[in-house]
Amino acid sequence: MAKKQATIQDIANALNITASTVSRALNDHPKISANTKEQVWTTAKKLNYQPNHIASSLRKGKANTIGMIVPRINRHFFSNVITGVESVLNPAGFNLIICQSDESFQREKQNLKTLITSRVAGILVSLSIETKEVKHLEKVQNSHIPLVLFDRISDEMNVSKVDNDDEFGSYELTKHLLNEGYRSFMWIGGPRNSIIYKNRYNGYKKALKEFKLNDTKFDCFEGTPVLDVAEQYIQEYIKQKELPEVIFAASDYMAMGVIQALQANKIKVPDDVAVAGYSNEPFASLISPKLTTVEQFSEEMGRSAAKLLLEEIESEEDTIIPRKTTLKPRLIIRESTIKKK
Amino acid sequence: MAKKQATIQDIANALNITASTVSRALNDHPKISANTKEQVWTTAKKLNYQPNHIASSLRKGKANTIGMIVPRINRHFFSNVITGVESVLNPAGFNLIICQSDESFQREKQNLKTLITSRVAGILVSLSIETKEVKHLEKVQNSHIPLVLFDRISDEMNVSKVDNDDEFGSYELTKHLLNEGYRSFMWIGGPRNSIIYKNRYNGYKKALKEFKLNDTKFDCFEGTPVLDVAEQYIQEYIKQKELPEVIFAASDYMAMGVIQALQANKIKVPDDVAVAGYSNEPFASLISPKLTTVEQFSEEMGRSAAKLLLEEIESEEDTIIPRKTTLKPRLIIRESTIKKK
DNA sequence: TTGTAAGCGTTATCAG
DNA sequence: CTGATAACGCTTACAA
Repeated sequence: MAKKQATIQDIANALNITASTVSRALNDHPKISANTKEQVWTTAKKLNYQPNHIASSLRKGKANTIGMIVPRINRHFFSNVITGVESVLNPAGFNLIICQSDESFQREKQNLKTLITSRVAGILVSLSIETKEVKHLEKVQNSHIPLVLFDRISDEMNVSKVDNDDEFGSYELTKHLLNEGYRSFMWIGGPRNSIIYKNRYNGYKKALKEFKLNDTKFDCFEGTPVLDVAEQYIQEYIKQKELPEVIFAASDYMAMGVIQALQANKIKVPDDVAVAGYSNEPFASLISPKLTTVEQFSEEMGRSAAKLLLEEIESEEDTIIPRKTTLKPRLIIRESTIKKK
Repeated sequence: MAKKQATIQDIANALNITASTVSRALNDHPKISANTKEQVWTTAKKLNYQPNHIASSLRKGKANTIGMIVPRINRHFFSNVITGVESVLNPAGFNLIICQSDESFQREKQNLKTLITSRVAGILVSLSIETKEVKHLEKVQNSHIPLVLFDRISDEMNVSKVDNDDEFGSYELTKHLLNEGYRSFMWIGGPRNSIIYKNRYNGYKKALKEFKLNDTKFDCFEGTPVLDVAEQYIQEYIKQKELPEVIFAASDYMAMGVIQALQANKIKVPDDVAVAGYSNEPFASLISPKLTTVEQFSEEMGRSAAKLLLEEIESEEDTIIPRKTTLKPRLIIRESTIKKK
């Protein structure tokens, strides 16, 4: 049972031909006779031959593997991006090594190192919340591995990127709130050193400014974008101050935390306080009240990023001109922000 | 800029020593002088040397990569299993290639082929819904690649496995429903050729039998375990027949579909009809009413499967004795099944 | 159309 | 402690 895997040499021996011929036959090289191809095919099957990608990668100087680093795989958004990436990469003959940074800068660096030493053909990265500098990414470029950033991108890197127009999405959402008639606002979001929260905040402010609401005292909270953090913040807040008419949480999880804190205090959503979220997590349409939020086209983002990367990998050029794709998100209006007439 | 990556040979040349010495130094071989090691380390850094895992894998005859096939990555359950797997594998120096079968038998076969040709050190598989035979898995064994099945396992394969005690979880949940006083039941679940739904159904029937409820006419629906399918089924059902006291949907998504259909018809949950789900998706605690369900320890399942696989990989033995780990799930009682007193 | 031979970057073995 | 050499399995000029 502990027999070795068959190699092209084994096939060659069985047929009294050379390994090169076998190699060519297996790769459907045009200058190999149909007859030999046939023979090679059948004995390959007979010997249960499985090509060794490692050897061929070494010889060819590149692997058919793409590396991808995401903060967390169990986020609906990222797992859909991954699906999008695979839908482009697999048909092109690549497969994906997925790494999680777990929002840690250290792990992100470690992941990158692993991918570089694995000689992946290209790397896709969405930066961790902790990541504030990008020297580790420059190492990828030094290693001449094509790199594409998506979603959590960095302005400092001169590489291809795909992002969502978070400012636009946030602006649209805020405009909707303003049009509904809300005039006192609270902002809750993730840390603003993360580009996505910065942009969402900017879109929010921009809309408010258009309604001349920029000189009001707006409450504004930044924290880890998870349910508990938002819930606790609101629980505390309720004890101390008056609530605004509407709370815009720049993450659905935070919005959920807000809603739970409000409902626990018998405050009705949206009648007493309206709540909006961001990113259309699966639960957003399932909870009560259904959550107004912004949908990001996550699979499309994955496909775009993968396409950009593929082009760079397949490009013969020495110098690649980085490109940027920006996806427009879509406002989804649901019950949680509809004002009673 | 298009310079080649530095190799150990380059380091050797720079120091007037041989590649073997460099290799040993980099691997911290005991019989290399501290002095040479020091020199090698510094010039490696200077040349921006990155070890080539492909070459070393080829030479050593094995890769430091593990393959994993899941039906879908964007299911909370599976993404958590993946996290568990990584938490064991990464510290052990392995990384993970994740493939999605998308519940398709064809894609599962294709994925397996990719992993075999990539000469991964081991493979973890959860079978697709479509998968009814396991010949493709036998090919993995023929290739002498350790294989571990998890969650959606097959009795036909004589390999190590990790599963959830679905029968137990379902039994416990049904007992809870019976203890609450419900006496007329409807079952909704995924196709019963899938082992997990079969087991859940068996647990359900077992509990009913204990209450002598087995001769009643139970309504029972099998379909793709997604929200829409369950919702439509109930919408149709309501038009035709009377509803039971409680509906046990063996998937939270189906339970959600049921709840939406009921609420759309002004039927109150749980007052008019109680609903239970299975697997504690994130939304289960967020919806209204909060959903009674069964929690599966997904990360733990990942860790267990990875540990079994690692042991097989690191085992020197020729023949491995397959082992099976069964995890006990936990009943989570929430509002959706609590009977008004 | 096929064979020959060299080499991808490492590491294992044997020798010194 | 270090060096020389071969080999892992495959691909690809160059020859024939």
